Amino acid sequence: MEECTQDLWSDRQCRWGRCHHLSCNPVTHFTTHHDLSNYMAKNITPRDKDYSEWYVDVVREAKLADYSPVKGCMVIRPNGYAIWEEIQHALDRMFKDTGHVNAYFPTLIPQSFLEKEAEHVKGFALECAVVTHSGLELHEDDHKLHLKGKLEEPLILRPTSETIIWAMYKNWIQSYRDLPLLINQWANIFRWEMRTRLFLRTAEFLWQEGHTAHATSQEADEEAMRMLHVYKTFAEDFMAMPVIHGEKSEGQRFPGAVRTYCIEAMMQDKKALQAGTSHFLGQNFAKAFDVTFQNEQNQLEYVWATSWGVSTRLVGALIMTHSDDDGVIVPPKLATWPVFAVPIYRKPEERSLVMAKMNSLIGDLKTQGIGVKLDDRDNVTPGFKFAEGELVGHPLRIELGPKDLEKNQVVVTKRHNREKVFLPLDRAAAEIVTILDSVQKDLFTRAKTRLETSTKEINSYDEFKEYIAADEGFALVHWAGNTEDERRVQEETKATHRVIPLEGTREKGKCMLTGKESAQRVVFSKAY
RNA sequence: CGGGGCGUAGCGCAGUCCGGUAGCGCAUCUGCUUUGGGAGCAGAGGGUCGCCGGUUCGAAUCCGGCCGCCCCGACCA
Repeated sequence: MEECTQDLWSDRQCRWGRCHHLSCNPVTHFTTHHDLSNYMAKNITPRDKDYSEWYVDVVREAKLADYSPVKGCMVIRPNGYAIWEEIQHALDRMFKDTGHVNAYFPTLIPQSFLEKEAEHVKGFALECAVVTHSGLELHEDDHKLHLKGKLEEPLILRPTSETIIWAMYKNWIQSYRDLPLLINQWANIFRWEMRTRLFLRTAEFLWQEGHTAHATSQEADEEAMRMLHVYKTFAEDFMAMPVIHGEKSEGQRFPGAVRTYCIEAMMQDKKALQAGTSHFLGQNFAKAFDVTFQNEQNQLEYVWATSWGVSTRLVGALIMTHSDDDGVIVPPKLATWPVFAVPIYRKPEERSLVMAKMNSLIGDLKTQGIGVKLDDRDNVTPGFKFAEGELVGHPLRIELGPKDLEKNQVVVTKRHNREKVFLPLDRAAAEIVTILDSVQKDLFTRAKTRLETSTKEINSYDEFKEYIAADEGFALVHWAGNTEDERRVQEETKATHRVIPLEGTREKGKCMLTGKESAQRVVFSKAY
C-alpha cells in the first residue's frame, strides 16, 4: 500500500472538500466529504488562534479532566482515564516481556531518606509536599480544626521513589544471585510545581517507575538503554507519536543520575515535550543507601542501578500530537472503543431492522477483537452523536440507517481526516480491521512529517536565535557548551538543550556558541 | 513570585461605570412533534451575586479588607 504524502497534517484540505486521497485507503469504494463550513465545535478555541487555550478547551470539552478544588491538582475523568488505562496495559505488557515485575511502595517517605543522595536532595527539595502532623483537633471556641500531634520526623509525599526503594533493596540484596532485581511500580507522585498545566504538569500525577539493580555497570546501562527503546517503540507504535531518542545534557540530567536518556516528541505548535526518561544511576544510590552484594569472587561491591518512567503526561502528549479544532483524536491502538456506532432510524420498524443489522456487525467486529461503542440513545439526534463522537476522538464512526439497509452497506468515517467509506455489510468487519490499521499508520506519518519538516540544521548562533524566535521547530546544532552555556542560551532565546540523538550522522563541527570542537549535532528547542 | 484576567443558576456569560423586583444562552425536567451533521414548539424547576465588614431607607452594583481560580512568564516530567 502506498503511503499518502500530501496534505498530511492539513486536514482543512479534506474538510473543505478538495482532498482525494484514494490511495490512502485501498478498500475505499467511494469517498466523499460533506461541507462542514458552517460546523464548528462548540467552545473550542482554534489552534491557530491560541494553542494553549485550544489545549485546555479540548481537555475540558472532551471531558478528559477537570480542575480539582486544590490548586494544581486535577481530576482525571473517565474519558481521560480510559486513555491512561490503555497506555498502562500496553506498557505493562512490554515491561513484563522484558522481565520486570510489579510491586508497590508507599507514598510517605521519611524526610531523612531524601537527604542521603546529595544531587537528589538538591533536585527535589524545593518541590516536596511535607506531612508534619498526625491529626487534627476541633476547637470549641472557633469551631475550626487545628493541627495536632506534630511528627518527630516530617514525612514527604514521594516526588519519586528512589530513596524508599533503595532503603528496601538494601535488605533484599546480599548476593549476586539476588541480581538483577527488576521491579516496576504504578503509582501517584507529588511535585509541588509553581505553574501547572492539565496532564503536562500537575501537583499530583500518575506514572510508572521502574527501579532495577544490577551486578555490573554495563548491565545497568544496557537496562537503561533497553527501557529507552521500549519507550520509543511504545510512543511510535501505539501512540503514533514519533520521537527522537538519545541522551540528556549534564544540565538536564535527573538529580542523582550518571546518565539520563530520553525520548523527545514535537507537539503541533512545534515545541518539544519530554515524553519519557530512563536513567543510568551508576552506584550513586547504592552508596547513599549502602546497598552491597557479594560477587562470585566473594568480594563486596556496590550495586549498579537504573530507574525509568513515563507519566500521565503522555495523555497530554497524545492530545497535542494528533487532536484538532473539533476535539481529540485517539490512535486506534490506544482507543478503548476504536469504533463508534450510530444507528439511524425514524420509525420503530426501522429501528428494529437497523438494530438487528447493527448488532450483527458489532458481533463481527468483536470477533475480530475490535471494541465498539454503540450509541443507541433515543434522546439525541445522530448529528449530535457525530459531533460528540468526534470530540471524544473515536478513530472510526460507523453509521447504519434505512438507506444503507437498502444497499446492504455501512458508512464508515475516519475521525482524523473525515474520509467516508461505504462498505458492503458482509465484508465490513474485515475491512474495518484494515482501515484501523491504515489510520494508525496515517497518524504516525503525518506526525512524522511534521517532525521532519520542522527540524533544521542551524549553523550559527545568530541564525539559531532567529529560527527559535520564529517558533519554527527543532534546531540541530553543534554544541560543546557546559551547563552555564546552556543557561545562557535559555535566557537569551528560551530554547533548551533537549537531546543528544542516538541516531543521525556523526559529523564533526564547531559549537555554535563557544566555537569548540563538537562531535555531533544535538537538538535545541523551546519545550513544555 | 511578577504580569493579566475572572469570581452572579450545573456550564458559559450580561448586569457593576450611573445603587431601586437578579437576567440571557446552553444544559435539566414535562408534553407533543422529530431523528442521515449539534432538532422544533409549549411549559416548568433551579441563586447566600466568592467571603467579611462599612456607607445607605435600600448594595451584585459604592468603599475597605480578605480568599480563591485561570492564563502568560521565571522553575520543572
